[in-house]
Amino acid sequence: MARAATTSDVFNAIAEPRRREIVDLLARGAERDVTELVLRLGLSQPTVSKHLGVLRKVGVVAVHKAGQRRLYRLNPEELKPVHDWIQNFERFWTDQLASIKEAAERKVKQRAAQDRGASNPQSISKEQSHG
Amino acid sequence: MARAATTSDVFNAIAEPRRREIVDLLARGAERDVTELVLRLGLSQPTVSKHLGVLRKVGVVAVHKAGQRRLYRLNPEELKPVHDWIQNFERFWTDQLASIKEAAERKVKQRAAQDRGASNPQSISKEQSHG
DNA sequence: TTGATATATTCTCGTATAGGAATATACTTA
DNA sequence: TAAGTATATTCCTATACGAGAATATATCAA
Repeated sequence: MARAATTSDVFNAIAEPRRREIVDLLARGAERDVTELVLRLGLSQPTVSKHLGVLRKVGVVAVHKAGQRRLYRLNPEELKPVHDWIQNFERFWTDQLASIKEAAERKVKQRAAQDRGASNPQSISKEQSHG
Repeated sequence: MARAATTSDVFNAIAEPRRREIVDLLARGAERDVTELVLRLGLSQPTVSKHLGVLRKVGVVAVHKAGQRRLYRLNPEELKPVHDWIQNFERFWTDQLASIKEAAERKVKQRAAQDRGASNPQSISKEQSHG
């Protein structure tokens, strides 16, 4: 079996960095035509059109015609599955932040105890594996 | 140029659904050996080992040996770039929630106005494109 | 109509899969 | 040492890219 198509889902679509750049540009709010994207990305027009085609197929962007131009806009709803999935791991880095904070507070308390002249702070040596 | 390697970054690594399943299993906290993952995923042992190899190369999982088994654990920090990127779009769905709420409130007010006998509510026909 | 501009599509090529099958490697136990 | 278990690696094949080049299609301007 080969690798899944980039158009199979949003996770595959955004695996390509140029496509994430396109999404980032469109996230700034305004609609943009292909030429604008070409200029900003420094890629060839066919390359940009092909990337837009992938994003279109998974629904991450939408187009409408305006004369001879095509105006692309972001359709952020389609990014939500990525958000929902990665959200499940948020606790890991918030927990980490929390424990960094805790460690800092322990250190402050310890220092305060030392300042008061206590020479034998109760064992706080555990959970200090600094990476 | 071919598609980027699945080991080139975390976005490519998690594009594959089975690898996301592995990450989900490891996120439940405990370390797991390969056999456990094989049983839970219903894939062949070589397939699982190969997916683990990809996740290892991008740093999303870490291993250590325990006898003849290899215990895998999640290394959630490496998922953070995905979180950070997708976070930039969170405003879109929170804004959307906000506007749904607003619309609901407008509707309530309108109904209240009708209940009071007002038969000509001021033009509220715009921004009502329901998909 | 003719030429110019904007965008999409097709073709080609090198490359990287994902999974199955077979095999290699490392460790354990008798 | 030999057999058994756990895991990784190699070989194979069908498939799908991503970019460049060339071309097709649609619209505008004169």
